[in-house]
Amino acid sequence: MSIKHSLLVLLGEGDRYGYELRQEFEGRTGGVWPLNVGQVYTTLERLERDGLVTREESDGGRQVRYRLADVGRTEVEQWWSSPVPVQKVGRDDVALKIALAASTPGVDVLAVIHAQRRAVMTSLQDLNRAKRTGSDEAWELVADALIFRAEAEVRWLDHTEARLAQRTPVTASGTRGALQTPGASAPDAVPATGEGVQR
Amino acid sequence: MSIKHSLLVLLGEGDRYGYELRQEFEGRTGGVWPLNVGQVYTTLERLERDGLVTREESDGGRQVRYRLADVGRTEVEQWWSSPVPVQKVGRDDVALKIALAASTPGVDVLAVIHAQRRAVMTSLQDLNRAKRTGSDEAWELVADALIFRAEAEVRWLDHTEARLAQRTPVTASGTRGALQTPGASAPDAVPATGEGVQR
DNA sequence: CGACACATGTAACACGTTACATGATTTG
DNA sequence: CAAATCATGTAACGTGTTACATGTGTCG
Repeated sequence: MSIKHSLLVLLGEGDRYGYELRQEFEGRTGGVWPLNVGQVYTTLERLERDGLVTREESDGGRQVRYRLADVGRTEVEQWWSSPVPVQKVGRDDVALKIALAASTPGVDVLAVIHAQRRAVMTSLQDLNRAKRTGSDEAWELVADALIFRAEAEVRWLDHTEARLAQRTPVTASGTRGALQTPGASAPDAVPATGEGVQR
Repeated sequence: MSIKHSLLVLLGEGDRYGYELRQEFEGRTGGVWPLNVGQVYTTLERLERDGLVTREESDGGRQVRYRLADVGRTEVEQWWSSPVPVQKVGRDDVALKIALAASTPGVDVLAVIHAQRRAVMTSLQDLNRAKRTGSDEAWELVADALIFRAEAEVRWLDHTEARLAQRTPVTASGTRGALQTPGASAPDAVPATGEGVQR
C-alpha cells in the first residue's frame, strides 16, 4: 500500500521513469527503506493497469516515462487526507507469540519474553547509534519512529512479564529455567508512562 | 510467518484437523485475530509440502488429521527460542508517509500528522473501552500490545510535529491551513518517557 | 578493454485475504 | 424440513521479495 502511493506522490511532482523513481524514493526516505528496482517496475505496471498513471516511451525507447493520470492525482489527494489505517484487528506478531506461549503448556513464557526483549534492546542500541551518525532529516524521522516503537515494545514486554509473573504459577514446568525478574508494578488502568526502559 | 508457526504450536499438543485448529487459534488469541478457515487449509497444505506436518484422513474421509513431523517439531522449538525479528529496515507505513509529506512541496505535513493522530487516538479509545469489557487473558495481552504501540505512535507524532514546527517554515504554501499546535518540547537524546498522551 | 552506473524488465515465490463451492451432520 | 454448524477445499488477487536476464553508455 505504501510503495504504490509513494510512487504516485513522486510522480505528482513531474514525469519520471522507473530508475529515477527508485533513486528519489531512497533519497527521500534517507535510504532507510531500500527499494528493489524490479519492484518499482512491477508496481508501475500495476498502476498503469489500474489507470492511475500513463506510460510513454521517451529517449528513443531507452526510457519509459510515467505520468500521473487524473485518477492517480485524486488517489494521492485522498491518501494525504486520510490516515494510515490503524491496525484494529491486532496483527501483532510478538503479541500473538507471547499470548500463544502463555497458553501453551510446556513453554517457558518468561524465556520467550526475555529473548524478545534482548533482541529489541539490541536493535534499539543500533538505532540510537546510527541516529547519531546519520544526519538526514527523513532518516531521523523514520529512525525515531522505530525507536519509539521499540521502546513501546520493551515497555509492553515489562508489563506483560510482570502480569504473568503474578499469576498463579501452575504451569511451572518450563523447558529450561528462566531468570525470574520481578519487573515493574502493573498499573491497572491505562498502561502508559512506563519509565524503566534501560536495564 | 505467524500463522504458520501458530498452527505448528497447536499441532504440538496433539493431532488436529483444520476446522479444529482455527477454533483453538481464535480461542487462544481471544478472538482478536480472526482467522479465515480457508487460510488454515492453505497453510496446512504448505506445511505438508514442506514436510513440517503429515496428513492422514480419519473418520472415513470426513476429517483430515494433521500430525506434527519431527522437522516441524524442530521448527517450533527454534521459533520459541528465537525472537521475532525486529524490523531493522524501517518498514513503517506511517513514518514513511510523514517523511514523504515533509519532503514534498505543497503538502501540509501538519495536517497529515493531525489526521493520523486523530485516527490513532480514536482507536486508542476503542481499545481501552473494549479492554474494560473483555476479560480474556490472551485478549488483554494483545490489547495492551496495541495500546502501547498506539501510544508510542502518538508520542512520535507529537515529537515529529514539534520538530517540524521549529524548522524554517520555508515550504509554508500548504494546501489548506493546519492548526498550528506547538507540541511538547523535543528532548534531543533518547525520546522515551513521553508522558502527555491525552489531549 | 573492463568495470560500473544507467535502464528496463521477467519469473518465481511467500504470505495473507476474500469469496465461493460443496457436502455431511446436528438440532430446533 | 430447514437452518445452523461442522468440515474441507479451490480460485483469484494484492503486496512484497529475491533473483536473474539483458542491453546501453561512460569512464578510467
